[in-house]
Amino acid sequence: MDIQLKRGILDVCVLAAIKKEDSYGYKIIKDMKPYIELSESTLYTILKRLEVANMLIVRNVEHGGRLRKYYHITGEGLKRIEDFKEEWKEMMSIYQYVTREDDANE
Amino acid sequence: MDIQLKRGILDVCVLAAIKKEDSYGYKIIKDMKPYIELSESTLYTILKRLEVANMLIVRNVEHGGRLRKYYHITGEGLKRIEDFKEEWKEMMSIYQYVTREDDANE
DNA sequence: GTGTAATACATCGTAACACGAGGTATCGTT
DNA sequence: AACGATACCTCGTGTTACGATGTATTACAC
Repeated sequence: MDIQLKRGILDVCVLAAIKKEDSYGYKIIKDMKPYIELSESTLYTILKRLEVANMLIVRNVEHGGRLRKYYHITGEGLKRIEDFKEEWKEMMSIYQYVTREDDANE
Repeated sequence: MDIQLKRGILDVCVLAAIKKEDSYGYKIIKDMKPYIELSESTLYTILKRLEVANMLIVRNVEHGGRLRKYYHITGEGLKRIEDFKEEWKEMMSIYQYVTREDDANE
């Protein structure tokens, strides 16, 4: 899938992945894989970005000797998803423009 | 509208704008305006990119003392639009993932 | 006749961002 | 002991949208 097309949706995707219940990096990638693939470097960049934007908060958890950082969505994060739904309506109208057929005979 | 979200669709939008009939820069911006806004610098960058990718060809036309560059879509350009439709299906499934409600009571 | 807006093109620098390459460390299985 | 899976992170690079800026002509108002 085209990288550019993914750009606008990746952030929201990650938020959606932690919406139901808190999750951590490695698991987020696995959960999202059937829908959209992203590399670890990309994910951690996004998580950092979302944290700075107060859309999620981080909690460190010791798990089997390894560190796990659990991410929890905030109200702003939930709002971001809602805003995205509105933006998507615009995207749909643009899609209509792109795929419109000007004449009946086509 | 979020810049990132526009990224994947701008190229295809420009192709769609010249699909029906050849057009030139200034007119493309005006035609697209109701659907999606983009600056001149962005458009000319995109047109150059699409030309290099053989998705359109350019024709210089003298018009009222001013130069006009008419852009004509190629077979590859049309194919790009068709490919986009397929990519859009993927985008729709991602959208479903983002907006899914996990429980009935919400 | 002089300013101003519209038309029409173009370039340059910047900031955002996705990703590959690479790094560190632990645990379980072979 | 070796290796894959788990789990985190950083750095450099290429793509890209945009604002700022520049050039030049036409048309119209004052």
